[in-house]
Amino acid sequence: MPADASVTRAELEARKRVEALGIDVDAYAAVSNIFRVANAVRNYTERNLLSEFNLSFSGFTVLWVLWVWGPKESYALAEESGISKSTLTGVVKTLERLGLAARKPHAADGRRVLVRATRKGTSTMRRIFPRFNEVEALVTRDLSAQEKESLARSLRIMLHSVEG
Amino acid sequence: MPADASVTRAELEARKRVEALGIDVDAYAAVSNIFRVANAVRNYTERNLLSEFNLSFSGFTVLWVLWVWGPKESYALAEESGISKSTLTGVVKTLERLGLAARKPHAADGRRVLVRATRKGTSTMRRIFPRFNEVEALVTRDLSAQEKESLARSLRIMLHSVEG
DNA sequence: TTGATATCGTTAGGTTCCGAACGATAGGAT
DNA sequence: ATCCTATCGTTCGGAACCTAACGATATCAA
Repeated sequence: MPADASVTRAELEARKRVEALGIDVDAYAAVSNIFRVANAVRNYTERNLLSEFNLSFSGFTVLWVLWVWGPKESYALAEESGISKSTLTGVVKTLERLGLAARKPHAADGRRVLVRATRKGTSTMRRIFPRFNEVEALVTRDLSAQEKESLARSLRIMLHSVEG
Repeated sequence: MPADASVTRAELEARKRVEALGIDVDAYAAVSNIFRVANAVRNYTERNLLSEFNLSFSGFTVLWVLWVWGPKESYALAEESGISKSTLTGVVKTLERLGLAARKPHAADGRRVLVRATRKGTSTMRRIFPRFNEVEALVTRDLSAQEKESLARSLRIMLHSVEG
């Protein structure tokens, strides 16, 4: 029995509404479903996993970046985490309060700040990430390996189009 | 010349970090790229289109839902827009201030409230949506029709898995 | 050395966002 | 008629989020 991939009622309503406007329906379907899935997975993860660690999705993302890349300057950390540098200031404050990250001044440049994950931050990520990946596996469980790869490939192409 | 779909350096770093943890790399790649694209498109749209109308992405989404579905009760409107009902209260207040939406009490149930798009809200959506769709077309310009359909199909399957 | 310009992170101000708690209303049960 | 319980939308407190402006530091020219 194939997995249910039927077009939702919301999508059908939307198509009726815009079909006379010369709309690129394929583009609409692709993009709107990206937002739907991102929203759903984000909310699911915050409620069922991250709340246990008092982490927001952004806090998790920032800590993840630090874990993967090691200490990073604020601007680059914000960029990689997909938030503004002013938002990063607040998120890092929260991570510091939780004892998961720390700031240290740049050796040669008084303007810059290096942010790093603490030992507690690192050990926390080691605990969280496998469970986060379980969620990723859960939400993609009805896709074949080939479908997952194709999906990731299409998304990388889109990323290139929107960021380039 | 094919579009650039190479795995980003960030992805490679991440894989190195987690490869010894028994991680489902395909699931990780698919999900993480969904977040990346959603974030990028959201930011791009807010800066280059919605700011012109003093609309946040959520404000746009709520107005879009009202345009597509017609008047809706708060709870259903929040659900369909992917935000909590307390957030919806604030967003609808903003839309009311902009003259784009209006509240009216439910005829038979004193607890409920119906939210509807005003004439100005409707005409605003007719102006915004084609331009929003241009962005959707832009970010998917390097995908074939078949790839767009396949992408949307995979995302619908994921939605079914996470929401079901 | 001084001054102009650029680039850091933070702060200020305001909106969005959530969960939890709250008042108000509804819809039974007894 | 009066509880009890469920279900609305709103409010509350705090975090996240943005842009713009700001102070501090760096860089380079004159």
